[in-house]
Amino acid sequence: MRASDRAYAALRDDIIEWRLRPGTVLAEVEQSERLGISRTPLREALSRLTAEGLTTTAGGRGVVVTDISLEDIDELFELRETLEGKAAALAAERGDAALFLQLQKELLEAPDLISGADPARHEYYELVGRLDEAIDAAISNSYLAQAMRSLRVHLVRVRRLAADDAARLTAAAAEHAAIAEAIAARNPRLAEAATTVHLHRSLSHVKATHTPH
Amino acid sequence: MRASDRAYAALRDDIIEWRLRPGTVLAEVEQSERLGISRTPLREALSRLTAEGLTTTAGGRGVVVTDISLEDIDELFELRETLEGKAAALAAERGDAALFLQLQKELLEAPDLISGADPARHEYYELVGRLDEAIDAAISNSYLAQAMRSLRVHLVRVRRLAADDAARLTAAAAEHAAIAEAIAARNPRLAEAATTVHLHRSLSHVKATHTPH
DNA sequence: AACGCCTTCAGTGTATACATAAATCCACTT
DNA sequence: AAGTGGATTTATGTATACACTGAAGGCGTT
Repeated sequence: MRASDRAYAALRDDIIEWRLRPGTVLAEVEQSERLGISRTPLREALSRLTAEGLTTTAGGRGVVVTDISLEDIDELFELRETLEGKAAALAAERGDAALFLQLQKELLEAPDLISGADPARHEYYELVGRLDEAIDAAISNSYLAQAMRSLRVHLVRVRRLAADDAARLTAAAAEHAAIAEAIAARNPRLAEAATTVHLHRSLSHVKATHTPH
Repeated sequence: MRASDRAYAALRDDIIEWRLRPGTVLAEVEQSERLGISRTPLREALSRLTAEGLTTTAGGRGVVVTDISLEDIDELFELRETLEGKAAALAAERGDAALFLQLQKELLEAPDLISGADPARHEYYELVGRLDEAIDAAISNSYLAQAMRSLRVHLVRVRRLAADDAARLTAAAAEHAAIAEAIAARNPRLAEAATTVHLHRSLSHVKATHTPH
């Protein structure tokens, strides 16, 4: 793997997991020494992070980790509702019904995963990720898929702000199942509505349990 | 200005204006010599272009200019309808009515600009650009604005495929005026509908006058 | 004592030299 | 004659040296 890829992945993880807090200045020499690479691949990594919006160039004085405020979360979910609502509707029109029926079935059994032994709920998040991927594939629109992918980076960062307790995850699983069911039923408007409901519940939960860092 | 910025702007223009055709391989040494800079800033420019989707890295054999097919245009307008429809609705909710009323007035007089002396219709495109900027500012959602900005790069590229004759531009100006009017009237659903109508007409025009390069 | 200018330093911006990997072409073998 | 393997060449990937800009601190002057 290329050094710039490793640097990008490492910095991206550090930012998403809040190990690098907003406002932190990422000096080139400092970070390149920390990651054990030279400045050239590090600069490429920083470029990619800045293009994604995780960092911003502070006018010739290095790049700083972007802040995420409560207003940002509102804006983020406003765009998310637009994109994912449309995506769910398109998936209902174009998707493979059998696949989403299977996903619905698994999501209805998700409470078993949530109450299971794994505290990180790895299997649960993997299942939700499979639903996202299935929708991405079903819409067959690379531009829309790309826009959603770039959004998800910021969303993971926000999710780390909220406490994902078992009760919320169980409810979320049911909401995801409803989305999958609507897509499998080839009902675009229902799929969009189910997505809207899910996102509003998610946003309410994030804002309710938001813990300032 | 930084050398990497100049290289980025030059390459971006070359791609958008179809001077660099899809499939063209942008070798680092070749392009850096052509632009009179070294490979380092050129690489940064290529990174940014690739992040925007104007180029793709061809696995160890340089980056190539991305192709735009007819299906891409459909996908592009599908996303555009989603984003700009939402943006128009939000602008109707949050925008400054007086500003959009003024823009509507100017747009209704746009036929004068189109039939004017300037064959490039510089004043007309500047006016449409002001409408875009006004909507961007009104929505007060940086993530949505960012998504639309990255989309517009590809749209300019598509526009160069179509013949923007006076008749179409006159009709487009009227459609833009209708959008501005709906926003000024603080009617979100009407603003979204007017945007949908305008985009469908634009798409039809592009596909009708599309000239394969 | 406060304000302004100059010097110094730190850090990014750029160029170039070197390493590495992949693709192509030629030769050899089957 | 065709396919495969290796060598060469060409391109990207990385490191480092140098240049330039911007800032901060100290010293001098008012």
